[in-house]
Amino acid sequence: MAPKREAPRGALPKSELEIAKVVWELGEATVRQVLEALPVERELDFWTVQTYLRRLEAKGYLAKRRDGRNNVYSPAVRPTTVISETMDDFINRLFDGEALPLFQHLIRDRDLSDAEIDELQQTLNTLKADRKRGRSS
Amino acid sequence: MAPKREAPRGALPKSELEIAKVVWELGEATVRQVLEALPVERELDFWTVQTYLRRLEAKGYLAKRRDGRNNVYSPAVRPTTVISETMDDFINRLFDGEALPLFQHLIRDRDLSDAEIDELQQTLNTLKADRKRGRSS
DNA sequence: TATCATCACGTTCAAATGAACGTAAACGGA
DNA sequence: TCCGTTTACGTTCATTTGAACGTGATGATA
Repeated sequence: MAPKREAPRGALPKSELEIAKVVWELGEATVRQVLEALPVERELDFWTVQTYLRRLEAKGYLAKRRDGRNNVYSPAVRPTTVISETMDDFINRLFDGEALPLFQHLIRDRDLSDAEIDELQQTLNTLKADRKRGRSS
Repeated sequence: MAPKREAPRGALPKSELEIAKVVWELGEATVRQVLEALPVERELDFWTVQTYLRRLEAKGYLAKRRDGRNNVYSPAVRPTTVISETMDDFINRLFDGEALPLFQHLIRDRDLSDAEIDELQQTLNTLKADRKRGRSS
C-alpha cells in the first residue's frame, strides 16, 4: 500500500515552520513555552506565536489538547514526514527533483570539516552495505 | 577580501525562482522565449512572465538589455550564488544551519541509485584530496 | 508609408503570510 | 470569595506573492 499522503499540504511558510520546529523539539508545548524556547533575538509577540500555533493546528500539523486553562500543542504529523515533504518541495523547485546536484552543490559550498566528510562517507558505506543485503521495505 | 554579499536579497519566491531558472538555462532570453521554455503544463500568461522578469530585474537578479523592441534578460548575479543563498536560507530554516543533518535526511529519504552513491563517494574523495593539497582559495 | 501584430510599462487584484490586538473567560493567591 | 493576571479566540491589518490586464509605443510587412 502506498504511503498515501493525507493531503498535499503545500510546504509550510517560514514562520510557521519555525514555530512547528520548536514544538517538535519540546515534544509538546503551550504558547508560552514555545515563546520562551525561541531564541531571544527573535522577538515575537505572545499573540503572534499563538496565531501560528492555531494555524498549524488548522492545517493539521499540530494537535491541541486542553490542560487546565492552557492549550498544549503536539505534533499531529511526524516531524520527519514534514521535513521530507519540505525537502521534496525544495529539491523540486531548485533542482528539478534531482537530489544529486543538490549534494554536489552542498558538498562544494558548505565548508565541511574533515570529520563531517568522514561521517558522510561512513553513512554512504553503511547504506551501500544495507542495500546489498536486505533490499526490502 | 570577503565576497561581500551586495544585499541580503532574501530568498526568491517560488514563481520568480522558477522564471529565473529558465533564464539561467537559456543564458539570456526575452519574455516570449522564457514563456516558450516553460513546461507546457505550466500555463502562464505572457504578462505574468513579464511581471516576474521585471521583478527579478528590480531585485537585481537579472539585467535587462534592449534588442530592438525586445527586452533581453540575463543573469546579473551568478546562478550558483543565488542557489547557494537559497540553500543557506533553507538549511537555516530547517536544520539550524547544519548541513550534516540535511545530508543524512537526504541520503536516507531519497532513493539514491547505486550509481549515485558511487558518484557521491567519488566527489567526497576528490574533495578530501584537494583539501590535503592547497588549502587556499 | 500605412497597418497590424507584438511588446514594455505601469497598474491592479486576490490570496497567502507575517504580525498583532481586544475582549471575555479562567485560574491562583490574598 | 474577590482581584489581578494570564490565556484562548475571533479578528484585523500590512506586505508579499501569484497572476493578469490596458494602453501606448514600436517594428516588420504589405
